[in-house]
Order: sequence, then structure tokens, then C-alpha cells
Amino acid sequence: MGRGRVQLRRIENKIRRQVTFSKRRTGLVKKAQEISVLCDADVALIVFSPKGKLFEYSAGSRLWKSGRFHLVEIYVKLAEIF
Amino acid sequence: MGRGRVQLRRIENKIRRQVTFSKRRTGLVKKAQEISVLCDADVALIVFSPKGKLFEYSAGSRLWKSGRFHLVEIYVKLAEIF
DNA sequence: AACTATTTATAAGA
DNA sequence: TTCTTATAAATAGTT
Repeated sequence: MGRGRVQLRRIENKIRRQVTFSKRRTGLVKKAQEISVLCDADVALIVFSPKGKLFEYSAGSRLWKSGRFHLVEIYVKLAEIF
Repeated sequence: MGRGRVQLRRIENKIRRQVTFSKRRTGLVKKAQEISVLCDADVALIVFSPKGKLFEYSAGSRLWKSGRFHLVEIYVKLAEIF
């Protein structure tokens, strides 16, 4: 989307890669939120930047309101690895 | 996108909800794969249908090739809850 | 499942 | 990083 076609391979230019990451991360979270609301689905989304610093999530109501599941658990688990 | 604007709320019609779920799930996974490739990011995506039966994922190369982390672990953890 | 009109996301530029 | 704009991509409604 946008002014040029996307070549599906790693963006080598660091600045461009970071900008694209920022934009697409926002879009991905939005999409995750939309499907969870529209379709009554539960979604967990975890995104790590190349430096392993980023964490994002989106979830449907069931997972969260139940109080029985916390995405934080997954984060901690991943943090142990990175 | 498409022929009408999206109202961001639960689609009440069951058939339409399932069709939308199927279409958007495909799109979401594609987007997750794209950001992981383009931006060298690791992504974990878990989607449950309203019946709790579905599971999808997408991940960047690091998480998978390292051999140190398996998304299956998260699945098992979630399966215990549902 | 395929089509296609239209909306939405976003690449590049400012 | 935020805004704008041209255009690619996703998708809602339809067949």
C-alpha cells in the first residue's frame, strides 16, 4: 500500500525499517482490535522490535474480563529468553 | 475497506461474522508475516474464534530459528485455561 | 470461492 | 515523529 509496491524482504535501510515498523505495528494492533470486536474473537499479539525491546498486545473481551489469563505471563516468559 | 464502512462493533449476524472472521484472520496473519520479514521483527499472534477453537500464529525468524522458544508453549498454557 | 467497488492502510515526501 | 497525499492492498457486499 502506498506509493510503491512492497517487496517482501528485509528493509536494509535502518531508518526506513524503523519508520515502517512503527507504522505497521500501529496498523497491526488496530486490525487485531477490529477483528476482536467485530467477530467476538480473542486475540493476543506480541511484537518484538529487532532489539527485542517492544511489546504490544491486543485482546478481545473474553480473555481479559475473565480475569483468568494475563498476557503479562507470556511477556515474562519471553523476557527470560531474550 | 470494501463496499461499506465498517461499524466497529460486534457483527450480530452469525454467518456474516464468520465470513468476516475468516477474511480478516487471513489478512491479519499476512500483515504479521509482512512486518516480521520487512522489519526483522518477531511476532506471535494468537487468535481464538468465539468458540475458542482457533489458533493462528506468525513469527519472525529469530524466535523460530533460535530453537529456544516455541509458541506451542503458549498454546498449551492457553489450552489449560480454556 | 470469485469478483469488484470502495474503503483503508501505508510508502514516500514534507 | 506527525501530517499529507498518491496509490497499493484489503475487504464488504455481491454473485
